[in-house]
Amino acid sequence: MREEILAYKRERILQEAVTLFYKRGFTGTTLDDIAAELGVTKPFIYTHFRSKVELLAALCQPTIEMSLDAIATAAAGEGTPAQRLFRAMADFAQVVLQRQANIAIFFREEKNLSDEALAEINTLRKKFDRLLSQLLRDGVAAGEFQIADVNVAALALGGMISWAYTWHRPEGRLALEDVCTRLAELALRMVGATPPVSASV
Amino acid sequence: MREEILAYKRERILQEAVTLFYKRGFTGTTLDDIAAELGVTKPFIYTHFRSKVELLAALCQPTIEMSLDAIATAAAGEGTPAQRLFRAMADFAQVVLQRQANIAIFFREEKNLSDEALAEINTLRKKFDRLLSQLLRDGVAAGEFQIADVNVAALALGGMISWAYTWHRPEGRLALEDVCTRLAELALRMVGATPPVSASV
DNA sequence: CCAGCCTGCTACTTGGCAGTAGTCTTTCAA
DNA sequence: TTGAAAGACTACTGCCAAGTAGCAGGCTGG
Repeated sequence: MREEILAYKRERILQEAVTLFYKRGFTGTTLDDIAAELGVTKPFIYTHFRSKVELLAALCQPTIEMSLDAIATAAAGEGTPAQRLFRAMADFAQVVLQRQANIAIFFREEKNLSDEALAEINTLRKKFDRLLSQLLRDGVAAGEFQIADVNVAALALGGMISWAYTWHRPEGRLALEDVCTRLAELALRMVGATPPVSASV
Repeated sequence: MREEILAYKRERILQEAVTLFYKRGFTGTTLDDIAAELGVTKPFIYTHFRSKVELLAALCQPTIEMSLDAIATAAAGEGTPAQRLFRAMADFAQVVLQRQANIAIFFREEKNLSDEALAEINTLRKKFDRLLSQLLRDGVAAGEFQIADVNVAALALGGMISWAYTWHRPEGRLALEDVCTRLAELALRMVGATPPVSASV
């Protein structure tokens, strides 16, 4: 119970930090700003995070982990390579859009992370690329995909989805799920497969 | 001649600023750092740029203009929509990779730009999206492209190419031109057109 | 050879913000 | 009811970097 309250406070700090870092940037936001928004003072934050930089890492890392999980789960799942790629892209897109602010902050503020935190995250990103490339190779081997250069294709796919953090508006024309589906369809087309008409959700 | 020297000095400052902002980030770089690298002192920079923020804008804006030009020229050029799209994507990719550091700095440090500079750049970006969407619509009208949602497709294409600034290594496996060609091929596939086998350079 | 201007430098000021030392208050247990 | 401990606040420190005022030295035109 005590633990839970501690975790809750931590979570609230992170929420507010995400909002402000997203809106004004990491260096454009002071810890006093975050504290004020929460109705507390700066030392309060320091009882939960060692430094501003640690706060940054704490709001990037889990989101990158979620991205990796999305790809890993889909890649290891059921179905043909095309079905698995569709699932992987749609689920990854969902993480990107649901954690839009966290993703944006990570890509913008990478240079402000500590070397250790960045190294850990980069390990995750390498795994992400390897999994995606492998999935593409599986599809090529199965005769489902036509790809000139698997590595470039993996980077292009990853980029196409990641980029959505820059343009998606939650209150916009398309619902989040529709955007994910559309992007996954485009992804399949890119690798020379026809999108499954009635696949997944 | 006096003008030319002034322009040259300005250019050198920009070069060094790009290098350092790219490596250490905007706030992680001091004007003293840039001056030191050039073998001059901080007031020297202030005779050529009003402020650090103006320096940032001066190194972002022209690059965004080049991106827009690449798309605009290709879109208005000769050939079928598929040929023009191929050209547009390849040329845009070339700008992204040749000005990799400038592009990276712009996307990372957007929040540090002045409101005016950002507004100007955003106007350019809107034009970019409109041109690309229009080109896609032309292709659909001509029966060359199959696209479920033109706007999402335009954003996906733009993102796939833009993203290359995050992963391209000039000294890597593929030459810059090859990367551009590969990406343009993937782009055409994404919109349901077959890449021209022997198109452009 | 000299006057004055242009260019860049030395040597500041200033403000802002991360991080901290030490106090006060509130809560809970005995 | 009291004592102790946890948790949060007030009120700092110290540093760092943007931006500036005013000087010096060399080039140019007379």
